[in-house]
Amino acid sequence: MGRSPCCDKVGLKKGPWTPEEDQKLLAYIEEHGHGSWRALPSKAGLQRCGKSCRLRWTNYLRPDIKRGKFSLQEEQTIIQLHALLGNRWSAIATHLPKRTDNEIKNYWNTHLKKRLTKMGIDPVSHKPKNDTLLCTDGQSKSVANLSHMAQWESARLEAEARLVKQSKLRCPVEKQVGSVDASMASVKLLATTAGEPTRCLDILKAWDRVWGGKQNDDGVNGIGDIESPTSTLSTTGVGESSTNFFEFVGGNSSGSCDDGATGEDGEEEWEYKDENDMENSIPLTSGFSGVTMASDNNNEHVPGGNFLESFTDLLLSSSGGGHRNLQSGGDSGNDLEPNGVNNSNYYEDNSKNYWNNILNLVNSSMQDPPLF
DNA sequence: AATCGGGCCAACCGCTACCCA
DNA sequence: CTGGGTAGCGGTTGGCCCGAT
Repeated sequence: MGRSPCCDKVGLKKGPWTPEEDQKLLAYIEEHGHGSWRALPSKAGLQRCGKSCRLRWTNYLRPDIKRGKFSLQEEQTIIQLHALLGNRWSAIATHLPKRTDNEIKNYWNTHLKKRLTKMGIDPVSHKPKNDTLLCTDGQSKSVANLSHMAQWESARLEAEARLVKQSKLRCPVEKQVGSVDASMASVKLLATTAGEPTRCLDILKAWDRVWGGKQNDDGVNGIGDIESPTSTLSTTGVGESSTNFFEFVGGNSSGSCDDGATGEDGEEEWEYKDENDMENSIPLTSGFSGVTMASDNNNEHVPGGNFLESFTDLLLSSSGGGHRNLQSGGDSGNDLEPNGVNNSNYYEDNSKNYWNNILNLVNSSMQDPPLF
């Protein structure tokens, strides 16, 4: 675990890179690849440490970098992934292939964090700052479940990011221009070798089902505390008589979710079950795209495309002059949103939609790894 | 025109995970 | 198994830019 000696050596240049240095580095890497960063500077005739060269390459000179303003979609992606992954910028960057972790980090710190704060959302927890609005019995439980599941999905995304990195390492520099292949490869790798391919994704789908189903139960949370997928996936209702759980019911002979990973029409192996209503087990299909899966659900909860719009509106309205003060109820002090929706419902819906959209994002990223 | 202050971003620093002998 | 070397990550900083005064 020794510390890297790095840039303290005398004679090594620090600070901004000159065009000449860029040219040298670029030319060298184009011809030889970077190989060992430590050895690179001397070979390339640069008075820099390897670390500095690597940074300059990965953050600036790499040919597959998209520069300039972030699109709204990219912003949403960052926010959503940050909600799942936290400050794991490199993991987030793997889902925005043409953006660097440094760029994303900077953009988050200078723009998005402030914007969320303005909106009354805690940029760390991604919850409304006035959390009490959400903490009405079943709600708080559901939020806890949400967080728990988010942790699982977070772990999965991290693993995926790691695989992307590994597959990138195996590719020569000139073949990295589109990290699409790498992402695809990683997903398949994940599906075929990890042994626990897309279960978390399924859990998220089920999660959506839970959110949707919950509303049909007179405010009673439709699910108890959800255990992690590997902890037998059973859930024990807290203070409730019913027990709902996810069950791995098998399917593909390989046991892997190859198709699930790519979002094709393969059959998933997970079912959402209600112990008290075993006949109404709900198969979790992979074709989820914002459509509720529950048979007894009257489709009033339809995340997906709708949310993109509402979320976008929210972002735009908060970043622009027409920003509403969500926390205090706005300039009029009125608890009602313009459309007459009660603020607590407003928060609830937004919170649900917020997380549902993360679900959709993850889902779509599995179907179409390259977002941009 | 000069000064000030805030925003932004490239680059650095320090830590840690990983690899390999 | 251990320890040294390296790459990569996330946090932080320094300096440039630009708008306000």
